[in-house]
Amino acid sequence: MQQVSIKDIARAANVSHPTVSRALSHSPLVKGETAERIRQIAASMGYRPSAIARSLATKKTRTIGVVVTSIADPFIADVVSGIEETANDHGYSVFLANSNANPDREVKVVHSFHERRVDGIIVTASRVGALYVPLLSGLKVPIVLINNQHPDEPDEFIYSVMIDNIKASTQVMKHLIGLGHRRIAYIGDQAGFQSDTERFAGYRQALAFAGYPFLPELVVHGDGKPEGGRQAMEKLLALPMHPTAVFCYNDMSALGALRALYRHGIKVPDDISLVGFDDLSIASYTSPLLTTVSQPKQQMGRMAMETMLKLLSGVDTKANIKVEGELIIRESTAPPKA
Amino acid sequence: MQQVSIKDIARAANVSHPTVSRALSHSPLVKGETAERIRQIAASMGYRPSAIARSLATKKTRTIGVVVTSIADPFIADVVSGIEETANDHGYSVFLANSNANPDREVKVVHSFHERRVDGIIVTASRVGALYVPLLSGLKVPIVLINNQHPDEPDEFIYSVMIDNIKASTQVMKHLIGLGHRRIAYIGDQAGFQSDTERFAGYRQALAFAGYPFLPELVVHGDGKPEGGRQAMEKLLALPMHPTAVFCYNDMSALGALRALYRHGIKVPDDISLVGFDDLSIASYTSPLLTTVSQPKQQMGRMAMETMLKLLSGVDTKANIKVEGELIIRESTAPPKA
DNA sequence: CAATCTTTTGAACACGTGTGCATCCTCTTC
DNA sequence: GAAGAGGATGCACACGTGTTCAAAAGATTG
Repeated sequence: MQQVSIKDIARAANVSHPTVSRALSHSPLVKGETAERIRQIAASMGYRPSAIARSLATKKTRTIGVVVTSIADPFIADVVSGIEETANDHGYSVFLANSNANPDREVKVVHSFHERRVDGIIVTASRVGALYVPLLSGLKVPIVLINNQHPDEPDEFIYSVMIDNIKASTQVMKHLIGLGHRRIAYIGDQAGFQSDTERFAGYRQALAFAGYPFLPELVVHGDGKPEGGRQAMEKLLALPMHPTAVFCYNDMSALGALRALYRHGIKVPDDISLVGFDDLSIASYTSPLLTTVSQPKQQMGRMAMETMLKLLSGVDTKANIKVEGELIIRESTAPPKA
Repeated sequence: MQQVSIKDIARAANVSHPTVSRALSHSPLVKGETAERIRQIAASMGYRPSAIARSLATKKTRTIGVVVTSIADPFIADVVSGIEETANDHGYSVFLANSNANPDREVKVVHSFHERRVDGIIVTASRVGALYVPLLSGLKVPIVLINNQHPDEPDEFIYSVMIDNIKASTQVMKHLIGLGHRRIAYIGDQAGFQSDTERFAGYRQALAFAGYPFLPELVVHGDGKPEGGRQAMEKLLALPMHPTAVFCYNDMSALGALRALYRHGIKVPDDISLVGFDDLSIASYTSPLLTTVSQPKQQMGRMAMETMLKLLSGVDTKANIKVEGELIIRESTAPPKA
């Protein structure tokens, strides 16, 4: 268990420990010849510098905290994968913490990150509580939000990477309207989630633009997961007049909706068209294949981490990065029945 | 950015910093009255102890490293979720690292964990390279493997949590054989993965037990992901005589297989029965619903972390924990056509 | 009241690394 | 050959916490 330290190396090389420190960091202050000798001794002793001690001395931990609502959410897992990859490539390590959308846990996580002295924090949560952001920004550490812009006044520490929800959602609607649909339903997430609000806004805008009426009974709310999507679809199917197309807040909801339709013997897309959002990998393995909006999930994670790296190195960068979604037309959408 | 330290508190409370240290850790050595006063001052100053400095002094980081092949794999994400939850509950933080099954990255990750002086390492990888384990155990830190037993001689530092693959796979086969199937195919993962080898062993054992012949042409290999499953199923469908049932190494493979069957207009389960493994959440949202083996994924993560906690506190514990899978019969299996 | 014991506190050091400054050595230059 | 310049190295300290040991203060006993 006893690790070799630079002092051990210093003793073995017959020099002082600062010289070892400098040799290992390739400082020009130490003679090339002895530096090389020291490096060889260090390697032969299997030396690994202590990031702990280094952090204490330099006040940088090369560590970032990543808070997610749940890593079991496939969308989030993809984003985190992009974050981790980029972080690792630049010598950073990531602390992962699930909040489970539980306020107590959120507070606990922030304290934990604070005590560990992370250099920055990336948040991927469907909802960022009003109380949460002040708590985070109290750490005086750069923060990057993914798919959640900071609601209040611009804060010098808070940055974001998000998809252009309104644009993407408008595209979805144009596609459905272009196919001839008029009675288009929207299955949303729980109220108060920014991405839901924006996608819904795109839905309404497109309806208005096409001159179609907005029918409140065609808007129902799920929970962003299959079960909620299934229940929401059941409500729609209980209506005296079914919609001819359904736009779901995300693929998970669409999955549940698909299930409900299947049980009722309603054919997709013959009887009802269905659209999701996210392009999870499952979307290309449902029957029928799901028409959806592709978000560059891993890339968004990478961009968030790259933004973080810029912030940490003092390079200035765009505060709010918007990426575009891409409509992926598969098999779950078709013209309505005549 | 300048954090408050115990010295700042000491100055404010007019005591020495060791007294503050003791007061905050509720040491009986300091007078209750002054301890209370110090704690109040600390709270009012928003003090958060530096885990860095504490780690340096105590030589424990209360940190564990988690290596996964890819966090984007839904099975792994569930396991990690269980690990993280338990870790967090006990004041531990987790470093997450993806290896992408890339040897270079694996080495890099181990070095990174070493330098960060993690207290322990949990590995969730479908494959643990022969070279990898010695590298890991070189850190002299407890290691817990999930669904991957250490192949070589027992190592005092290496523990594992895994599902009883042979038993589960035998159950699957009994189910299929009980339905009347004889031509049962197996879609495996890439060669050399322990869980694949074991599930395949169960497949053969059950065939032998039933007195049915083992037909090598009915065994094909995918990659554990949908695309590999699809291709494997295509190979099976190219055979002069189709199998009547297909047992897939995991749900992801089954998803791809399902897709291939759908494209060929082959009905599941009417024409061919299909079984997966893992019970990913999607398995209950495919059409038809997938018959599969449920692994207690989150619980396995929790058990791995609990084992780790015991190892770290010196409590001795079982070296190899086996959990049981549960056959979940849904809609994708039925008797073969007469 | 003195001596002893107990409680409470502070001084000093350790953990492993990085860095400003002083020192020593070597080489150059007049 | 002496003075100065410059390169190489070591000393001392800092980072924030925990811990051992000694000292001081207070309590107890004869």
